[in-house]
Amino acid sequence: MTIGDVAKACSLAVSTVSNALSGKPYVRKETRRKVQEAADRLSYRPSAVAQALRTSRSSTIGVLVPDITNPVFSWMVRGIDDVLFREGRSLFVCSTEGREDKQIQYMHALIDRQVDGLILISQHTHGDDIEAILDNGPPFVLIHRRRRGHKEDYVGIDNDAGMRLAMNHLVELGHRRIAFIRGPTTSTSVEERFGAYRTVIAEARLAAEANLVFQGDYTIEGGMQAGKFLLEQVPRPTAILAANDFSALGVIEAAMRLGFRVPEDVSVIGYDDIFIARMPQVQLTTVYQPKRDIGGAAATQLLRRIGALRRGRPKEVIFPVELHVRATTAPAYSGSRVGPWEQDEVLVP
Amino acid sequence: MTIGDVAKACSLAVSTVSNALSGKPYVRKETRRKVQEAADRLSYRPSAVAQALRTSRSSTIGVLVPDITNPVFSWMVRGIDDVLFREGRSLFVCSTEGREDKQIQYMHALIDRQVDGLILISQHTHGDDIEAILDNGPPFVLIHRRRRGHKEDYVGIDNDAGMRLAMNHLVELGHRRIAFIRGPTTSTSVEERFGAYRTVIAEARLAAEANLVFQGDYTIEGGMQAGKFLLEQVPRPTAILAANDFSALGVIEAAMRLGFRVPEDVSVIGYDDIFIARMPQVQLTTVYQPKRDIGGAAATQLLRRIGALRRGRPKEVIFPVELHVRATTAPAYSGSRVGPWEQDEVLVP
DNA sequence: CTGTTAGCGCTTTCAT
DNA sequence: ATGAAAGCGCTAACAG
Repeated sequence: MTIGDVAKACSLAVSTVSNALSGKPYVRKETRRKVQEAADRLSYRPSAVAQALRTSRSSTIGVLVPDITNPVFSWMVRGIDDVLFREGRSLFVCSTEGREDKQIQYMHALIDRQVDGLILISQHTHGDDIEAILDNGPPFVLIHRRRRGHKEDYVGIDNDAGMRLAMNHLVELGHRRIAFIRGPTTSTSVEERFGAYRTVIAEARLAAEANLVFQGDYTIEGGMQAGKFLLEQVPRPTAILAANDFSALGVIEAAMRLGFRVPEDVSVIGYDDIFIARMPQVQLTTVYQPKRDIGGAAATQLLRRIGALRRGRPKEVIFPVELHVRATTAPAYSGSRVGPWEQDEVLVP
Repeated sequence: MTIGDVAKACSLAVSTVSNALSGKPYVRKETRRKVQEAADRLSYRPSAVAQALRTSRSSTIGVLVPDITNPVFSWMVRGIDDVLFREGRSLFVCSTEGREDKQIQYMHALIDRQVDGLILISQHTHGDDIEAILDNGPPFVLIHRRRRGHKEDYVGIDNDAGMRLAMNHLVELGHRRIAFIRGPTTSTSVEERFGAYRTVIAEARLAAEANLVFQGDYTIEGGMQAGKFLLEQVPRPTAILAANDFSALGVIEAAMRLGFRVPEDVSVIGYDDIFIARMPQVQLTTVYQPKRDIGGAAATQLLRRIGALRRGRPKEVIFPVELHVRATTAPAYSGSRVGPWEQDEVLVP
């Protein structure tokens, strides 16, 4: 079924059929009807591949995520899909596992397929290969990881405020030895969060020791290792702040295995507020970020960039965060408080 | 950067460049080297779109999932990606939310883009539109939902055995009033699970009442509604079996809100064994299925189908299941047993 | 072994 | 308002 078949079926030129189908204004009403009818009857569908070759636009978007099985990212993808589906666009979703080689290979594959744009969620933004691709490829929007020294479209959250909220909460509960589990790589987001941690440590004159910082990998398993390491320190931290919820969940698991109670023996705070955090059995105190909205905002901005303002000035969207206080934080050495879970106590900056 | 530029750069015909780059055996070694060198220097990459138009193969695969934020499906996608990435193929992942219209729209979009094959995870397989697409489209592999009356490539699990394992476990614990939360639509998997439930009910002469079956939608929220409904029945079921883990998690949340203890007041069993189920705070007894392997098997079979044996006879892969007994099941009216979580007790058929 | 040529299915001038 | 023709970038006959 090609456009030629339709043309034949209604004895018109292919160009006329093309014009009719793509809604050109100067096609006679009667002709358009005839074409439409024939196309429907033959259940003709234009080849998106041929269209892409001809127009060098594919109505396709590429999305790179570090790990599709992590709810943070799958909810962002959902937000992207929300807005792109309405526009009749399709998504290539690629899970890079944080590996730079895989990211590069996928970026090439996507661009070879003429994607109209790219959304990079927490991906590598530096290195010759990646920068070359970015600079010569289609429009893109970055989520949660900027490229240093570049002003480009970016969607993220107020990492600093989120960390301060979390830290202040702990300080108010009397914690002085607060450990931190950072992310796996040096990225702008990780730096912002880590920076805020250190700032508050300094400001509030809290314990500042190298052994109070551990590098995780954003997985539950990594969080367990981190938790084991941190909880075996002497003296032991009374609170552990994790750079994401998976790490925090791992810490809690490690704590339980080691016989510590959360929050009586150690307070734990996560970051992201994935749905697991609000389960009644879990009730993880964590910093909330609007994952679905973040995805939606990135998609909207990308659409804008693909369309009219290809060369507008870059736009940064920074979403505010909230601290959702649940049941994994309590006064230092309290042995008491268990938070309510009927309703979160929400702290905003 | 087109193949023409490369040809010019090394004063050869485009066809020779094409042959050299695609590894045709009859290209002179020296020529191949020269071409390769020029291509590298110009950092030439062939247009996948042009290749697809010409060869009508795109080295892309379309994957349809009901909900990308559900770990069951994202882990299957991961398994698919494991095997497809190695082959240099890209994945279109589409989240259909169980909506038939969205599924149809995505299937069309995918086929318009010349995907070489489709993997349908728990998708609609009936209805004129969908059957027409299936019958005229590219090769496909079905996961967890067959098309009735057709022998086609299928990857699934032994639903019947899983349900029997779960039911027998409950019967052995002395439960006689066992409720069931079924899936949202009538699909072969749902029917298999529901069928096994009813069979055991009959075989063991357990309570068989319409109000002991509730239709969920595979979400936590749906599970909560189901749990609320079921736990308000008089007499109350002593155990609730859910068709998936999300539903079971919702039941537990509902139970807690209503003041029931799990498993003392009511036992709960899930299905899938998502990673949440094994968290120490959750310890959900559930039927395990190898999600990643299932995805991998589907991808492997699709590759086979795309390659040599386009017309081989259909292959069905049925993975065995295991019951992972954790802490949400206990003897009826026991008020006692709390399962161990250091090590699952694994029951196999 | 290398080059010439004919499309793949579509859109887009440019004539008519 | 419609049609003829060129060409997007590539591969596969086929000729040499």
